[in-house]
Amino acid sequence: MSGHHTIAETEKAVQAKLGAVPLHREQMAAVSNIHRAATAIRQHLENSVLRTSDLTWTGFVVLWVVWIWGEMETRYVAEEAGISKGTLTGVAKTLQSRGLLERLGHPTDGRLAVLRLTPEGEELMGDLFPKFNEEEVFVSDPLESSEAQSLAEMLRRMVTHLEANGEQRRLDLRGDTPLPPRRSGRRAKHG
Amino acid sequence: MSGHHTIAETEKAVQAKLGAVPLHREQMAAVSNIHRAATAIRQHLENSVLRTSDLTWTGFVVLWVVWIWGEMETRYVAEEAGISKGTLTGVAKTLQSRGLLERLGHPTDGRLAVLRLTPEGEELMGDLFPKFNEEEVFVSDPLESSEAQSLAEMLRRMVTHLEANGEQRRLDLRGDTPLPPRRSGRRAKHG
DNA sequence: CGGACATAGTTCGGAACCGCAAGTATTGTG
DNA sequence: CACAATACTTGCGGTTCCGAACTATGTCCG
Repeated sequence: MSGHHTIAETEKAVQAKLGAVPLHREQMAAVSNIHRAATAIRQHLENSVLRTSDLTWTGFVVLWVVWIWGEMETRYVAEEAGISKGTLTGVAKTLQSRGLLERLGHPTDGRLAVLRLTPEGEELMGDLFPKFNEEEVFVSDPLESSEAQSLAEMLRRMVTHLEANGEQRRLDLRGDTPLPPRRSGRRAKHG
Repeated sequence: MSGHHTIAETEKAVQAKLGAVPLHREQMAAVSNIHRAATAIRQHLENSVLRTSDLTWTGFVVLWVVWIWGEMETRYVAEEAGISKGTLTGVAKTLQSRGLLERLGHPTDGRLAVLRLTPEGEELMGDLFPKFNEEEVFVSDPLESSEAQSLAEMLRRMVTHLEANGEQRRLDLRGDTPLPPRRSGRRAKHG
């Protein structure tokens, strides 16, 4: 896992490369370290607790969300898990095929679908989550208890801010010009 | 972007679900907020600055790494970008096909390949990065300058810790039993 | 020299993933 | 009842992604 460049060296190289360009280094370091940390943590968890249960990261997150909230409508599951509805359909199918998750119709609104863990899923999470949490402790080892709290709190503020203002910001940014379509994706039926 | 549950509500639900189970909540909140923040930030950046240049997140990260370091051997690019070398082969191919990146053989060691931005790639990054940085400022808006520094520093400590001790930890965890193979992946040629 | 081992990169199988369009079904509304 | 809105699914085209197998190259050592 030890890399060619440490995170400190990278920041120094950025300094050198961008010496002339005026930019906001503190925010850059904060944001890029969030992603570095997220990637490193995810890889650690995938290759320790998750691999032994043959779960992908996304599969685990979906199970976790449903576990925490009990029954949950699919649209909210997708949102909480940070994936699109289309992706959720596929992931849920995979988890169903392994007997961990089940899909129920909504009793009063026929359009809705609700996800719930099966007993096997409940058992798996009851077994897995403590192990997962142990690794969260391991990766947080360099933080004092008060630091971990402060870290969580700052990140929470960022997420809240994005949820509140992100969409408007994106609208402002692109002004009149609509977003270009993606290179890929389904095409209209014809011309 | 506004969700069914706020991050605070989720933490409360976790508290309720796991009231009886002894676990380490501070570290759990810290780690899960890292991923929440990373996802939210990534989606914001993808749907603002990156979309307008038709770049994926990973494509941008690879360009960024090569941009910062100048010429770079592919193995280090993969590591810095946080992806596997197999993935890098494909991503680099995509970026090459768009004329942003070029691939050079190493003069003395025939096994090595080196990546470098094309002039078009340099120009794109020179144009794109300031915009990217502006959004980093936007997402960091709720943080004081000193907080952003402290956030970056704590995350840096976590990454360093994982780089130093992650592999050993994973070895200790699995003890004798080797990691099970993934469900997917290439199989041996026969039997 | 030559075989054993190590290292770097590519290929490939299977899955995840997005965004969008289109389709299905249901609910709400005038 | 027509019509719009909502929720989910399906399918498309493309990308990303991992990790094991494979290929090519370099190195070590007898």
